Amino acid sequence: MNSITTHTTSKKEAIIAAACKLFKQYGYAATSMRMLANELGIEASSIYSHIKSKEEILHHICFDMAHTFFNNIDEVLHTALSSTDKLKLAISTHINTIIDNLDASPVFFHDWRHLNPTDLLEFRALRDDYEKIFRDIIKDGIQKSEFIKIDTKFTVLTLFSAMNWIYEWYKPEGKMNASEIAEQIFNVIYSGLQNSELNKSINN
Amino acid sequence: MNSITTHTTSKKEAIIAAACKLFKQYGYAATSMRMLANELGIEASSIYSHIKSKEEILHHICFDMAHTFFNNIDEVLHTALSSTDKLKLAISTHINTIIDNLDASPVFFHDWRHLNPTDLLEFRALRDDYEKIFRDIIKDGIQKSEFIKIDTKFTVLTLFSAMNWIYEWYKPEGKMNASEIAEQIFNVIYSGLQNSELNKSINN
DNA sequence: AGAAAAAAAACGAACATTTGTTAGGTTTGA
DNA sequence: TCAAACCTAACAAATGTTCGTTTTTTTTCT
Repeated sequence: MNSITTHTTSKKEAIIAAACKLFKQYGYAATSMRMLANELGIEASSIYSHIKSKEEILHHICFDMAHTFFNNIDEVLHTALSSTDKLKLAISTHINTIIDNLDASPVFFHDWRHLNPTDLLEFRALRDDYEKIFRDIIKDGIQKSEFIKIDTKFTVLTLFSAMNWIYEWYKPEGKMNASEIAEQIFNVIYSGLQNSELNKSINN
Repeated sequence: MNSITTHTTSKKEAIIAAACKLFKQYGYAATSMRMLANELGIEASSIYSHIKSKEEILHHICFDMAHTFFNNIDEVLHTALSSTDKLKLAISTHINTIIDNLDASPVFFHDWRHLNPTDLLEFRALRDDYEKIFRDIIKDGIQKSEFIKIDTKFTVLTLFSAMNWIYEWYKPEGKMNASEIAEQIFNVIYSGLQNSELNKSINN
């Protein structure tokens, strides 16, 4: 055997990790079981000693990632912070989750489409629940007058767009780390580009 | 013949339009030529009377869309507006381009990955050039003190994330139209969520 | 106008590959 | 010695595409 893998990670986990990497690169549909086998240094049929089907791999990646998101955000909810700080923390938590799972994230954000109809329904429901957490934080903030009265749903959509695109360009060796990105995104969403000083002097 | 199509649209255009619709739904890799043929009410082999290969279709969609983006943004550049207004106009133009091409957009934003290496290089270069237009608008705005001194590259990335995600949730029959979305996105990017009045009284 | 000729579009059948997956046998490691 | 892991071989179906033919449409000629 040519195993360099530690024995703490099972072969099944290794398969899923390799699948993440390939799905990220080529997409679920364009990744064949033989490509995956090649990545693992085994034959395609050998994969089936560990998993039931190609779709099971996709299922694992999508739902494991979903649960990771929920587990991580859960800690944020049980804190007694202002809405502003809670939003700030939620953003940084979400971004950390993405960056800690850079290979799984693209699959989670795109390839979930290829889940079977039943799983797809469940997956969508989870996503909605998760987004609701952010909507509620913002709603609270509006109620407490920490935030202006904006369209909550739209704002969350925009926030998620900004956050969920990170995996597309983030490079661990780049100049920004996770918390810097979180801070910047929070600033854009919270303060915007506007130079208030200038506008004050113009408007008054 | 069962043609209801007007004679202003060629069959090739009809093929590309149908392909957009399917690529949007299933992705490029998971859409077969037979599915496409079925959508058009012809046989798979008949498609090849009009196009050379499956990839030619993808090429068309991606590059036509790219040129549409450039053509539309070009008008914005030749205006004498403040950076703020120019950014506002650029955002609304970009969003209009997406919404006017709701089927092609998802392909443009995702399936370009499946272009051949040469086309891929060209496509990436076009994207960079286009993003540079937005970076320059923001750079100008910073220089003119209309905007605060933020990381230009990062801000444009965030702006594009927000704009380019629209096709995912936008429904023509929904309550927001293109210009309302543009206005909202501009507001988030420009002003943020912050309730300045409240913060002023707190901070002072 | 209407027949004949040319061109374009669509067809059915087939192709070589590739797909996900199974069956059954062999190797490996505890 | 037993079970897990891997192998080779094969499968049925699906893939993009080509071929030669037929049908349909357009153009040309009388």
